Amino acid sequence: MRDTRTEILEIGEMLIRTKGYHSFSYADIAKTLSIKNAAIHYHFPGKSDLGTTILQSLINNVELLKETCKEYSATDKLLRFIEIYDNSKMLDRVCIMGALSPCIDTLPEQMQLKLKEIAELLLKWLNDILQEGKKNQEFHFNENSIDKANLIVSSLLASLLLNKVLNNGVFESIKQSIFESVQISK
Amino acid sequence: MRDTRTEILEIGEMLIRTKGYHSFSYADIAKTLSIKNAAIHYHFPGKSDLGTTILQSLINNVELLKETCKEYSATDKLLRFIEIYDNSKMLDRVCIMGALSPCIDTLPEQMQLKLKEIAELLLKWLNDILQEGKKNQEFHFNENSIDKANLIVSSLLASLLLNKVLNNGVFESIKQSIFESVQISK
DNA sequence: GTCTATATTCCGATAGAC
DNA sequence: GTCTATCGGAATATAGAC
Repeated sequence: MRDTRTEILEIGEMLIRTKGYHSFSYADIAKTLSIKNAAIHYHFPGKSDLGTTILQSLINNVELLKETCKEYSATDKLLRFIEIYDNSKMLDRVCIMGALSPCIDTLPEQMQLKLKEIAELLLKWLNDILQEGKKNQEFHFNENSIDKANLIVSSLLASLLLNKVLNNGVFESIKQSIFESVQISK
Repeated sequence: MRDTRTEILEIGEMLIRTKGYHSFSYADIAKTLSIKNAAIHYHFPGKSDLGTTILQSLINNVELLKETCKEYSATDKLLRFIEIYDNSKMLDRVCIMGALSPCIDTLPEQMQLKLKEIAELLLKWLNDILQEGKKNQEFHFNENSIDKANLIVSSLLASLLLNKVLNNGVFESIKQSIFESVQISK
């Protein structure tokens, strides 16, 4: 049997990214794990503790991925970056920014701060990737890299949302646009 | 004094687009209007009736705007299209797609359908604008217009979300990218 | 059309036994 | 670490008076 605390975190993350923070309850998690409501409160006294821990674990994942990619080419780094959203789509989830940004004002303060941290972390990492790729001629584009990073993150984020609503090929279409916009062939 | 029903609709829309559908209650609206909870139930028996009516009114607004722009150049149509998001940003709101897409599975069925309708309406209109502009040489781009419409809607939508989280200049940056990507100078 | 009053359900949370 | 039991609060909603 797996560690209950870890399972709670994973189910909580799934619920946030499929239903949203305010649309899931401890009861949802309890039912899935066939335990009682109160057992979850033992691991995470308040819902905001659970939410904050989930966000921190997502931050850790990105930091880890960054570390893993350290020696990759800029192109491969970009591919791994986009994979974050690929994986979301496969699991039929939106990314954490897409899930929580719209209602950030309604979140516990700790969660608001962690969400900002994630946004900054992703944008900064992507900006670094773009600058590296431009410098060593892997990528070719004229805009400044911050604007480009904004555009790429925005379009990836929103394509998961649109895909959820329309179930059309928007995510694949966006991915293709991104590759073309930095002029790598795939 | 203004029509109560209309005021409820406007406040409801504001609340959905600043807090999200599940984070506002009839009590919020009642407080703002200094009336009682039950008075709102008179106008909209259920929250889903209110939500559905709000979405329908947004559809009507877009149809109306489309009609208004009928004789405009493609460039001016595009500017008016982007103004939808400009206005959202000024009011510190996200667009309705940004607000509701992440939790579409948790919405009443009627609202889910209306949200899909809005997404299709906006994408189709923008696609028409892009095709017209390309045909008469106002715009210059190589991608197919559907992919481009997807990219533009996605990036506008998400830039409002990112802007809310980071309060950086991402929305203006995205707008500039859009103009450049169809090669009009402003 | 708006009010008071109330019913119901659900959610987050805690106390205390095992 | 999980359970039962229970509380307080909030949200959706309805009945009936004015």
